[in-house]
Order: sequence, then C-alpha cells, then structure tokens
Amino acid sequence: MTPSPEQPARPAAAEPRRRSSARSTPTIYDVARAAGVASSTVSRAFSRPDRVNAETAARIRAVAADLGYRTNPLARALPTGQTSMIALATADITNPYYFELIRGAQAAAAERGYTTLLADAQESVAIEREGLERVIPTVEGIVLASTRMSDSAIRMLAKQRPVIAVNRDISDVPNVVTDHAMSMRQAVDHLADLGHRQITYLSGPEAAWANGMRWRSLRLYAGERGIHVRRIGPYAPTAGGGARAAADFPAVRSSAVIAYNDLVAIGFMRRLISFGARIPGDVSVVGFDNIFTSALTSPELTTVAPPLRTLGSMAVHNLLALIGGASPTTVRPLALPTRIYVRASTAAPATRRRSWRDAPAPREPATTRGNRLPSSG
Amino acid sequence: MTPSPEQPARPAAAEPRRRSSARSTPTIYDVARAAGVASSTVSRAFSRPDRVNAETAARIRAVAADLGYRTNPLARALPTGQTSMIALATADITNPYYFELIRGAQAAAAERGYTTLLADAQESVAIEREGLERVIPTVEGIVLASTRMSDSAIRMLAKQRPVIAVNRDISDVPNVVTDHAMSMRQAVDHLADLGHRQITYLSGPEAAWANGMRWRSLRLYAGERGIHVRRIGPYAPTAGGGARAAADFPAVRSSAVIAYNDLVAIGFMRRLISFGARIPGDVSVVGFDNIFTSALTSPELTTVAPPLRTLGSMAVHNLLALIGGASPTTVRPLALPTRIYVRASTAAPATRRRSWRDAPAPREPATTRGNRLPSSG
DNA sequence: GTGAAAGCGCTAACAG
DNA sequence: CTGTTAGCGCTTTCAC
Repeated sequence: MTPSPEQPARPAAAEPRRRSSARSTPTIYDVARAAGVASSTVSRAFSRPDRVNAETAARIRAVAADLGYRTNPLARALPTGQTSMIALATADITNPYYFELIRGAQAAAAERGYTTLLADAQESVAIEREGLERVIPTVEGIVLASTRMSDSAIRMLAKQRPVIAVNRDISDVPNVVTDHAMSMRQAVDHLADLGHRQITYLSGPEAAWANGMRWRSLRLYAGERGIHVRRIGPYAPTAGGGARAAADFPAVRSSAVIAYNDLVAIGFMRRLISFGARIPGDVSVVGFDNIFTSALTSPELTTVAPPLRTLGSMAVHNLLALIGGASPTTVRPLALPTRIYVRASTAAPATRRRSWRDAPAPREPATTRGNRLPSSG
Repeated sequence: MTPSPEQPARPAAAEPRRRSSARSTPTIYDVARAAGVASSTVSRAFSRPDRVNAETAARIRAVAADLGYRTNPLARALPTGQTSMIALATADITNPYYFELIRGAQAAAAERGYTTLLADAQESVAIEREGLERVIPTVEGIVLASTRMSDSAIRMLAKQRPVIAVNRDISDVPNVVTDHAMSMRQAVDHLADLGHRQITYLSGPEAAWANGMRWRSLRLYAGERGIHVRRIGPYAPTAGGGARAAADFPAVRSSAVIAYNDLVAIGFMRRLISFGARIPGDVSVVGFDNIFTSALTSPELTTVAPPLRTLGSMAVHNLLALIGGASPTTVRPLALPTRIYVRASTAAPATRRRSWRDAPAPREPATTRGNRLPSSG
C-alpha cells in the first residue's frame, strides 16, 4: 500500500552527457549571446512579452527563430511548477463512449497550451491507481472521466491536485455531469409516446454512479407516466453483458427495454434476434451514449446521448480555472443537456401482446443470416 | 511554417511560490536531513540502489516513506534528459483499429517505467504537426502509429528523437509492420477456396502505405490463383467511404470484395443491403483489422487482422532499445503475422451468376428494418 | 526596460 | 560507500 517512488533503473544513455552546449539544442543563453542581451531578457521575451520592450522582444524572437530555439517545458516546469500538462483518467479507452469526450478535452487543453496525458485504467482499480500515481507529479490537474475509484480515494486525490470529476457527484469535488434526469425522461417519453406500458431496465455495474442515477430517474418518470418498470442485472457494461441480459430476459417480458448503455443494448439485441425475436417488433430497445457502432447495427439503435465533446471541454475549462486559482466552490457544477437519437430499434408495441417466445421462429431472411452469434470473438 | 516556441501566457498561480520547504512536498533534502545523510545519497538510494549500502538504503527508504517523499520526475529529467515519457502518435484515436495497439504500447511502456503521451492527429496533418511539436521536447522517443506525414517529414522528426514507425516502411526509419503480403494471401485464399473467380478491391486513401501494399499483394496472389481483380476508389477509410464504394459498385460486378479496412467493408455492406443485395449471397465481403464493430454487424464481417497488441508492444520495445542507445540498424524490422477471422460475410458465389441488380428487391424483413441508411450521423 | 544572481529538485563527477 | 560541489534550462526577485 505504501507508494513506491523509485523507478526501474535504466541502462546508461548512449552518449555521455554533453557538457558544452556545442551542437545541442539551443538554450536561452545561446539566444541571449546572439542577441546581445541577458538571458533573463530572453526568458521574459517568451514568458512575459509585455514586460519587455517590443523591439527587443522582436529581435530576440528573430534570433531565436533562426537558432531554432524552443522553450524547454521541463526546465520551465521546475521553478514554476507549471508543467502545462493535465491528466485525463478513463476507465477504459476502448469504450467508444470516451472518444468525443477525449477529443473535447484535448482540444480545450491544447487551446490553452496544455498537453493531455491519457491514463487508461483498463477497468482495473489497481492499474488506475498505479497510472495516476505515476502521472500525478507531472500534471497540474486531473480530469476523472469515469473511474472505479471510491469517493474517498477521489477526495484524497483531490488533495494532491485539482480534480474535476465527469459524471460523478462527490461532495467537495467539483464536477461536470450530464443531465441524467433529462436523458432518462427523453427515453421514457419516447417509449411512452409509442404506447409502451412496461419497461425493463438492463442494469449496468452497481459501482457506476450513472447506473444508480438512471434507475432512479427511470422509476420516477415511468411512475409519472403510469408505466410499469422492473430491473434485471447487474450486467457488465459490454456487448457480452447485453447478451447475458437477453438470456435473462424471457423471464421478464416487457415490450420495451432501456439498457444501461449502447454496448449492452447492442449485445442484447443481437442475442435476442438470434433467439428469433424481432426488434422492434417484439421488443423496443433504447441505449445510452450514441456510440459510433450504434448507427451501424441492425436495426440501428435508438439512443440517448450527452454532448460528450462539450462535456470534455467543460471539464478541462473548469479544471484550468481551478489550476488558475479559482476556488472549487466558484466552479459551478454543470448538468449538460442530452439528446435522443431515434432510430430503428424502437416502435409501437405489437397490439396483440404475447411473448415472441410463443411464436414460431421466423425463417432467417437472407439479409440477416449473419445475425447468429459469433463463434469467434 | 516557422515553429513558434512561445506558449500563451497564463494567469499567475494562485499562491506565491513557496520559498521555504515548509509544508510543501518533501525533497531529497528533507529526507537527507531526517535520515542524517547527504542528499546525494538519497538520490542514489532511489536512482541507483546498487551504489548504496543496503542498510543505508533501507533506512533512507523508510524515512522517505513516512515523510511521503516521491521522486520528482521533472527534476530528474532536467539534468539527465530522461523524462520517462514517450509519445504515441495516431491519425485518429477514434478509429477502433488503434485500441489494442494503444494498449499494447502503453502496457509495454508502463512495464519499463515509461508514461505514454497520446497525440491524436484527428486525421489532420496540421493538428498532427502541432501536437508533435508540443510534445517533442518532453518525450524521449516517438511511436508513429499511422500518420499522414510525408516520408521526409518523418525523417526530419527522426533526427530530433528516436522514432519507430508502425506499418510504414521508410528507409532509415526503424519500423514494425504487419505482414501485409500474408494478410492479403489469407484473404485471397479464403475467397478462392470458396470458389470466387473475380475480386474487387475497395481502395483506401492513396497516401496510406498499407493501401498500396494491399493492392499490390492482391494482384500478386490473385494472379497466382488465376483470379481476376480490379480496383475502385480511392475511398475515405470510413463507413461513409464504404457507402460511396457501394454506390460505385454495380458498375463493376464481382462476386467478392476485399475492402481496405473493416470500416469501409461495413459501410459497403450496409449500403449494398439497402439497395436490396444479399450478403454473402450476392457478394462476399472481406475487411481488414477486425475492429470491435465487425463482430456486431449483420452479417458479421469476415476480416483479416494483425496482432495489434503485439504490434504496439513491439514498437515500444524497439523504441526503448533505440532510446537506450541501440543503433537503428540493430533494431531489426519485424513483419508480424496476421490471422483471418471467418465470419458470415463470405460464402461460395451463387452458382447462377447474375447481378442482384436484376433481381426484385426483397421485402424488408422485420428483423432488418433498421438496415436502411441512417438519416442521422 | 534590463541585468545579475539565486534557486527549482535532482544527478553526476570527483574526492575522500 | 558517502559527502561536496557543480550544474540541467528556466524564472524571478532585486537593483540599476
């Protein structure tokens, strides 16, 4: 449990360290000499141009340019503590959910001259801790985009560096979240408007904050609209989890399903279809996230999605504000609005309610002969 | 075109810099004082434990541990130039192709105490250049995983830092590649064994090295097996590109198609199905990469895939060797073997050859009503 | 507005 | 094996 600060020893570098600045990358000293000014002036020319005579600055830049000088971020970081790096911790880069989030974050960071360090936890708490551990000394702040860490672990982290949590509400830790209530309302309204009276929720990981939020909101809004809900699960937030949900589903029977996320929805649809069910004929399915794949499935998935890119950039903006000295309480929590993408996996329930289980399995039409479950992968 | 070394000025940090080491993160000096040794001994205890008396080292570590001391990688980097960071440049993180590659690379790096900086080019040469520019001073080496940079730009880069190219063969730049010849042979053999006599290649971006390799290998092996080939394109390496290829396809007519990658194959299949074609009944389709989505389409896609994870870790291993001082010529180029995943998008050609164009479009079966092209996204 | 000088935290000769 | 002493490249008082 004690952090081990040491790093593995490494073979000596190929060449002995250059002691003379001959032929190596130019420093402010080289520029200073060539421009006939003091090194401190060169330093100012780059870090605080306003504190230098405009002409001098221009000359320095010119000299620097043709010497090929570039500020060394590491050297700058040492005295100032400003590394110009932030970390973005995700539970699993592989999850398409993060793409736009990552991009939004990276773009916002780059705009302000910051580099983003991606820490992939690979869904493992241990790997996450270790990765963060390694990265902390180097970064000025951390965006926690879906983490498996406990609230208290996050609070500890927040003591070491400014932290913004994404889609997670922890007291004392500033966050940006999507409007989960709204997203669920959109899903429920859509299904209710189609005429569904019962909805089954395919539950995601219990540890996932969003999962609790979704289930709670579902109960709330379904109640308001007089819809009966039940929940099965929990399932892994993957296509495999969805397939397992499909296996459990017949016991439940409802005309509509809301899945924890798109991956679960997709796995669920595939397996159910392989059982002979028609979607949306027998069951309507709604996912969350609008991942890339959800527009490529058959049928295409109806899904509710947060503005991922905005979420990422907001997180970074707030983080940089924190780093800049804003007090955590100043950074107002945001609940970003979501949008529903209605596609082909939802429709009005069949008028004659009976389980697809009782119907003869339809002949596999030519266009879907690939729908059987994979033997590989 | 001239690099601009300056970075945007930033608001002053919230607190004035700590001049006294009071209450701040402990340094080797704090540890040294507490342990009653010189700071250099503390330094050695962490960076070269073998050069310190075992007992002394133990005592130092103990003291360090309860002071909460951690080595500061930045401070270490300054005198040594060893930042313990490498960059991984990808054309587009969003492309599922990179997932396992990224993981393989990150795992290999982490194992050796290195942190991976992900530079996402978002398919833009400008963004790529800028991102790399920003990151270069901080990293010890760079893995170029699919880049849109020109050969000469890459050679320039290789002068500044050790570089390993992935799936790109540039003289003087060490690389790891998949065995493109083998991968294409696997695809051709599979289709030939099924009885196909003509294959159409859906070409990817002309700038992509892999594209040229694939087409050349295709001609070679198809020739050997007496199969007629043609090529259409180029198309963007996306589902959209594949859809465009489908629109062009009727002019070509062949019983089998090999696409530049899975995304193209998927877009192609979807569009063709929407036209009323049956897959694999009318056309067999083979992709490359085995991306996640390809096991979730209908029909599931037959595809040829490189060992992505291995590719990533190999790249990093070689890069670290280079950084460690290995000469580029020593790092032997690798061509990693591929594997074909046979799924449902390929079958024997219809015995009666006629274009699906001539057949009446099949009624859309319930299970595939989602197969029409998306109006959204 | 500019220069001189003292560090930031750590490593690396060089002595002892 | 351990202590002394210079730096790494940059920023930042503090004078001028």
